[in-house]
Amino acid sequence: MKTVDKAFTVLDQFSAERTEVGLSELARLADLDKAATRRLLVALSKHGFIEQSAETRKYRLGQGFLRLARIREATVPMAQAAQSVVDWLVEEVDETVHVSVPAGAAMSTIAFRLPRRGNVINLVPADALLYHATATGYAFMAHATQGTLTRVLALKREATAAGTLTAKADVMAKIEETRAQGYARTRNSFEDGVSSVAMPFYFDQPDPAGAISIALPEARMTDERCAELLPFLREAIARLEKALTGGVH
Amino acid sequence: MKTVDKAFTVLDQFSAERTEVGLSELARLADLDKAATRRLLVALSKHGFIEQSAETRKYRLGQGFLRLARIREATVPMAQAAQSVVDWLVEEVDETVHVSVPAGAAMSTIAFRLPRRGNVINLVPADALLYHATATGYAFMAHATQGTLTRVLALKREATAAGTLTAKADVMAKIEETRAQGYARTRNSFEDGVSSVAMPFYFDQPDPAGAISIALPEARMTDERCAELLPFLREAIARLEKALTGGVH
DNA sequence: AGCGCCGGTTCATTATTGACACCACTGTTG
DNA sequence: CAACAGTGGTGTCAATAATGAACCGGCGCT
Repeated sequence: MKTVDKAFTVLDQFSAERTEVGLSELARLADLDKAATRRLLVALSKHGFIEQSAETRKYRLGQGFLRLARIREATVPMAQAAQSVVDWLVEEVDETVHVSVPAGAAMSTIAFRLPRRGNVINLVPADALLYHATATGYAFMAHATQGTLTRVLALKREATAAGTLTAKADVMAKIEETRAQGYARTRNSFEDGVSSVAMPFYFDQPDPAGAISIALPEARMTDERCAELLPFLREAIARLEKALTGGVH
Repeated sequence: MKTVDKAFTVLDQFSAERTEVGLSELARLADLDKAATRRLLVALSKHGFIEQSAETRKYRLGQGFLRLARIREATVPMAQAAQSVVDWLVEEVDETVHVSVPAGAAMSTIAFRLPRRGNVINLVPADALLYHATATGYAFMAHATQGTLTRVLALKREATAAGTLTAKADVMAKIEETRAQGYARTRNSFEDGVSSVAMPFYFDQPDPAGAISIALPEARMTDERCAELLPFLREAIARLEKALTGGVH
């Protein structure tokens, strides 16, 4: 199904930072022929998944995704369940919490909340979280099936902060460490000054469905603090998995 | 791009009422070969837009749509803008209000709210609203471009209540009436006992982007009441269009 | 005028696809 | 028990659909 792959390659070029793209640029980004790209865009727009701006002639994602997203959420109310668990966990640990799920070439946040205090970690939802640069990513990779892990490790890795691991051997070692201790912990990996702990949660698949992460300023993240956070993280995982399996069927 | 059409034909079989479907049934619903259906499902699942239940082997929509829906909403915050206009309009008219947009074979609700009073019209969001059975649908059709209208009129029309129009001539007459008076008004069309008035709103396209509708029990819908509602509906349209064009760029 | 880029289109070439038979398995029926 | 009607899933190959280099006409810049 090469055509379907190409259609999604085109759709994958859109992001919260690049919401509207012209034909030539889109073809370049997706590494496709311009004619093929246009054919795909026309086909997608016929179904409401792509719109073309009347004034700039650029293309953007269409309304159709809202509808399918609502149906998906009616099927598995993951965003909803995740948000309620996040709300609980933020109260308990008084730090920023987010839940992210694998989404193609990166992970994407489906729920988050900041604590009511001054010095906190902020994050932009709908931003892509790189597997090799986030605790969430390591939590996922460490428990993913072989095939999934291979696919993820084949992706390009760039450094986003001083502590980002990019060499495959380093990433593998970090995955091993994560697997051994049962949780992922990163420092200055996604962004300087940010520390995170994360654990994966499961739903109906051999791969983790995603991960819950607590993010805090590096200065506050001692071994003691980490040990305090872990039981809450575990409890949050249990609550989320319960909500997901209990709520459906 | 027949392949893309087929992929979306498969995706279109999922709805809030039918969230999980098996391979054979899906092939039957989409009127595709089982082998082709499976190839499509495998391709879609590779990108996270379809998942397969581990226990029932049935297929369901995947997480991917949440991500794209978030990006879409970051591009054009229509759901958000619609909700705030709905909130305002409900306060003013004290009746159920919803905003719906065309979504393939029907319209789908992106924002709604019930008033704080006893006898009101309820509605299930993510439910499909048929073009020929709702004020929203007539508001859209009456101002749609020729091509769009032809496509919509080619769809199957079934009656859902005593007053539903199904014959093409009747529907055309209703469209003419709607166009002439500048708003759509229905009685017992979607469901017995429900009356609605609706007007279309635009964003960046020749076709209306959707419609805002006020729904109330038939008994309350007199000509006087309708005349009262219209100015508020017009104001709501203006607010929504302003939010959409003002908010972007 | 000349250049470089844009969105969009054409059509001979080539790769994907559709249809169908088929497998293994499960649950039901007489 | 055997026959049957479902299910999910696979392999084959002629028929069909996607492909992409070259090409438009237009716009903005020098």
